[in-house]
Amino acid sequence: MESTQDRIKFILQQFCPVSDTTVHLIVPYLEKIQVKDKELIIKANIKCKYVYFINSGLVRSYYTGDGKEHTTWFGVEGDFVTSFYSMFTDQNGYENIQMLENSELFRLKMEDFKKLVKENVELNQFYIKVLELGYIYWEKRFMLLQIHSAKDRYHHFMETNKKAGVKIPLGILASYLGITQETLSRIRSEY
Amino acid sequence: MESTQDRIKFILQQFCPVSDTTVHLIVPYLEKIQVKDKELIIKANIKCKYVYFINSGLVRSYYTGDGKEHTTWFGVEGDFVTSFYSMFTDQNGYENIQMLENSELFRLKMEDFKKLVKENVELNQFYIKVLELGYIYWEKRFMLLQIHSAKDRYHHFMETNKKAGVKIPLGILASYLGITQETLSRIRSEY
DNA sequence: TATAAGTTTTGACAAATGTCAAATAATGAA
DNA sequence: TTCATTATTTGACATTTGTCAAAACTTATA
Repeated sequence: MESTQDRIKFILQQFCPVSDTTVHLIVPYLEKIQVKDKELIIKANIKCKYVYFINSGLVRSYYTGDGKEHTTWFGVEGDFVTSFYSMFTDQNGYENIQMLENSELFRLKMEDFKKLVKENVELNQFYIKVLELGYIYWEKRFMLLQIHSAKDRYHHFMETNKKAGVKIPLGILASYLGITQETLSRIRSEY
Repeated sequence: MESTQDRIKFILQQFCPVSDTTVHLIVPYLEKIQVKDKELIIKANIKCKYVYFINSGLVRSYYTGDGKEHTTWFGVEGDFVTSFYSMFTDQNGYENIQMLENSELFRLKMEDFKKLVKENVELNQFYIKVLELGYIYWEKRFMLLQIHSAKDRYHHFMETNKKAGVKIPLGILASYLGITQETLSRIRSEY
């Protein structure tokens, strides 16, 4: 079983280089938690208190609009998770973050995370990298929705998310792709 | 006529507080340029060499997909402009940035901008703010496209972009909204 | 001003996707 | 295992938006 130290170093390194000094700096602030399938770690309409790193498991982010749930993102091992809008503005967020299976996470108080980002150059770089990747994520996602058909979007998702794709329930995947579950069911049955 | 100093200070302050020291630091790197209606300042498939601040005018960003132009963003006075993907990755960008009227811009070499962001805390904060606003921009834009009809998206745009909205040619606005110009023409004629 | 070039509107029809309702299938708890 | 619950599939039809072609309008310029 790997130490928190090693796991966090591994996770941070996926984003940008970090020294052991920086890892030592952040570790005391981390708390390891287990969360069960279907539970929420972040709820809409409240200020988000933590940022998380996924040690293992699968999560999704979704918001509610016209009575339906719209999935915006899936998180897997190594991903950084929080309500970005709430983090940026210190106001209530609009997304819920829910486990799609039993998962293990590291969490870190939002205020501590912000303090560390201000004080430590490498964590500042980490934060910038998270923002840059997030920017690209949404820009790509927008372009896919704008110019590709439902069928293309489905196949593109399954191509680029081979592992997670098969574990995600149809209704949730449909809401991620921006289509109804009936349409997704029909797309799947065409093959 | 205001000095470059004053204008840049005003523009930067729209994002976050900056001291005169920081303004003095950045000004020597800036070059003021005039660009004519329809000209491109950033072209797809090459590395983007500059970042820009719009002093006056109106610009759009677009990319080409399935033979059509897809407008992604409109920039007005005070906006920060560049090819974000190219800036993040140092690779070729995919967007073109074009004047929609004669405009005056400040430009700054990409390498100088990156150096300043590394060296100066306030400009680091400025860069983070640009990224945070960009993230929110795309997330919102995605959500609008995912859950609202063409008509709703049009009205929402005209509401939130009163000044720019009326200056934008129908075909370009349609491509921003993700619909054909025929559909936008019909939406407009309904009132 | 006349002409050409570009932009917007209109019409007829096609394609993609949504809606609602019901039938089936899968899953989990007693 | 069995029942209840939840998830998925299927069918019939409605709605939204796209496509293609032509007409009308606007703008710039020779």
